[in-house]
Amino acid sequence: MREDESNWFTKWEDQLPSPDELMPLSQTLITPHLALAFHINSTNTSTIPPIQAQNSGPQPPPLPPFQSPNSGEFDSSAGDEPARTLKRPRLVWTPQLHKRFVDAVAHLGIKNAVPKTIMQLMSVDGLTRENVASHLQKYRLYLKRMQQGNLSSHGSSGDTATDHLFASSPVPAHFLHQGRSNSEHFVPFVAVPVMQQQQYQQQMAVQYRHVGPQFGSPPNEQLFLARQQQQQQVHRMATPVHTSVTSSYIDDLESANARKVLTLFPTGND
DNA sequence: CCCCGAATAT
DNA sequence: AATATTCGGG
Repeated sequence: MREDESNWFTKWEDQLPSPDELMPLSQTLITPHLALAFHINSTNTSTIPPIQAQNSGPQPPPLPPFQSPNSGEFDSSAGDEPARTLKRPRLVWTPQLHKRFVDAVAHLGIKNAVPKTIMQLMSVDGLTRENVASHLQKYRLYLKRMQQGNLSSHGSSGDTATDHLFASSPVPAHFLHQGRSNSEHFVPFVAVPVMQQQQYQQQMAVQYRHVGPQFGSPPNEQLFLARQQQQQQVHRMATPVHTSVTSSYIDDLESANARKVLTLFPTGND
């Protein structure tokens, strides 16, 4: 049955957004101000440099993804710049990002799907626990509305913009059951690709929208900040290996008590 | 103290 | 409407 493992993985992998899908959104509309703020060479907006890899001197340029002055997670590491005084732009949940989210939740099972864990699984650079928590809250409401008011797809309040985003990624079947974690679909082990602290710069482009200070600015200012670093190759460590694969990261996630995860996304859409 | 989740706020 | 931030528990 190891084949199953490699199989689902392959499927999952296929669904990952391709660079082609992400690129277009990530390459434009970065104002000089933002570019400066995020240490992006503004003189080169056409080709965002890989944020600089390393070396070149005693220079710890781990490029603070995005800082939150109150988060205080990774600060005081020295080498930080005026980036600390910046407020994070509002995160925009793209379908790709949301898919990533759903995948993570699906893997964890509703039970273990809490903000922190989800965030870790997603391993999207710059994504905070708060971001996930907020999204999760809304997603749960969506699921709830789904369970009851299902059907009637043309009443009055049927499809909001919200639903569309959520609809972009099929909801795994077990999400709709309220019952409990049926010991129905359990998978021995799920080796999760892509996972590691914010060390890994994921190819996933995070889309941001910069909201105007407060006035005068029309809703037109949607800047898409993206960081597409092509250093580490995401996913790929999961081969039909029979053991070690599940060690390191699973260890981290499962440390609590879960030795198994719900089945993956039975979704084949899109 | 960390973190979740609901309630609010922007 | 979409995200963020606050706030009361555990």
